[in-house]
Amino acid sequence: MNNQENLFKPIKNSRIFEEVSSRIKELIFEGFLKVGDRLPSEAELARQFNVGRQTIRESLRLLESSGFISIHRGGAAGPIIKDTILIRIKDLFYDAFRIKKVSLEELTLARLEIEKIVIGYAIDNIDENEIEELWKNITAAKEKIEANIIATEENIQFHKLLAKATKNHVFVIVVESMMAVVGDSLSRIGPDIETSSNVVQFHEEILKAIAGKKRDKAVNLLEKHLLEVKGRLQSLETQ
Amino acid sequence: MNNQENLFKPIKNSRIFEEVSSRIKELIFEGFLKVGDRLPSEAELARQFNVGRQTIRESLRLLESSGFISIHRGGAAGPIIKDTILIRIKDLFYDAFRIKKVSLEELTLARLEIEKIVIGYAIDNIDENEIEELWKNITAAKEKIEANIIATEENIQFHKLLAKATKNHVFVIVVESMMAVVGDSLSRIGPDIETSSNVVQFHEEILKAIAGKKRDKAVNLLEKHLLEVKGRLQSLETQ
DNA sequence: TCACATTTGTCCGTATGTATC
DNA sequence: AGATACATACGGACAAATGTG
Repeated sequence: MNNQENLFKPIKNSRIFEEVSSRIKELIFEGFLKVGDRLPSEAELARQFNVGRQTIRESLRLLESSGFISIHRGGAAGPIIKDTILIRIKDLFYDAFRIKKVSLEELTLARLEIEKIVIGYAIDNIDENEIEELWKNITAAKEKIEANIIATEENIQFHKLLAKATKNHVFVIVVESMMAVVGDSLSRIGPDIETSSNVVQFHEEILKAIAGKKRDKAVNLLEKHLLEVKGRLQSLETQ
Repeated sequence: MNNQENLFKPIKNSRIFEEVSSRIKELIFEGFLKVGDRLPSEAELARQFNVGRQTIRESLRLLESSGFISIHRGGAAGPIIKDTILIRIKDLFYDAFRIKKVSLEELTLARLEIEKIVIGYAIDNIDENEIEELWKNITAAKEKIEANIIATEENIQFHKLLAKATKNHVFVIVVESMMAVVGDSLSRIGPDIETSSNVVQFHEEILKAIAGKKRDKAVNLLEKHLLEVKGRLQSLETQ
């Protein structure tokens, strides 16, 4: 791989639908198109780009499967700009599991290490509102448990909120993708109410440690918590 | 989002091209189709599934952008079963970084923390061939520097090789995504030969520490290295 | 509630460029 | 080098779905 290769890359992709797709992507990256905006209809796009409708459709397939747009038919339709990239990452991770390219063990190990880092930065950067939000999360989860409802959503949200508190987008993206996969696994397994309750208790203790800025305690609790989760997932995997 | 939603999902996708795509995916998951196998041509697929060619084409776009097949045109073509899912995940992470406008500062900080973890697992799991590969990387970079050529490719490759040595695909994906962004920034900034040379020297020292299983030393060197990179990038960013 | 207009989903026929034998 | 097979791309057509008046 010499540098020449990067300097003189083709002006346009040989395939028109790829060119159209990356042009639209570029418009999104540069902020000309924002989430919620609508693209013109397929026919109109074909006219403006001066290509056939089939080509436009294939471009839209690419954008759709990369999480940039969503498409509804009928009436006042037209592709809508979305940001569901993280969901797409989750879907691909799931494919990778099925094709035996990534194991649950690898994922939980990476999660453990990365979330240990996250919790440190969360303690340094969290503000009052975010601590409030985390308390609300615990309360909501507890209410569900009281009513005998499993609180998976809240329990996953807890980890996302921690990542958000680091104020670092990289951690947010990585943690959210991993949690999407975890949520997916859990929804298939269907955890019992006892487990869910146990998780909430752990989260509450972790939050107390964070609010008290007790760094080591928070990390230790998290590690214990995730090792427990890991063990539970693995025992279910081999069943 | 209750569990009901997951229990009663539609029997078949309303869109035929999605149905075709998931049928072919299923054949891959179940082992009927293996990497290297060829799918029939578009026309033949259309005949067998009893759908139009356009529908088949859109299915192939989905499979292609999910990393299951690759397509070459002309001659004895026909879609080939591949497994590039992990590359697709990396591409999507890269998109996510771009769309969230991740700053270089955030990125290098996350890199610093995540690579510190990576180097620990790399020391535990690296084998002889991989150490050899890393030495080759250093040699190639040095040769370029001698010839007054900037060795950006090799310097980025060094970090990817470290991630590979952990034997954990999640680390590989995360590191490769981050390095893609770093490479992008560097190609815009255009580092000077002195900086590039300095980086190679650091990499060599790190590699020595890894080969000698000197864990703490390796981590310290890496930290020092990345902090230096961070400082250099910031001074260039604010220019 | 109902009809209408718009838009996506699908199919067919055809032309062209390209890679392989 | 020529023939062949294939993906790419265009245009026209109709069906199905859906929001709006």
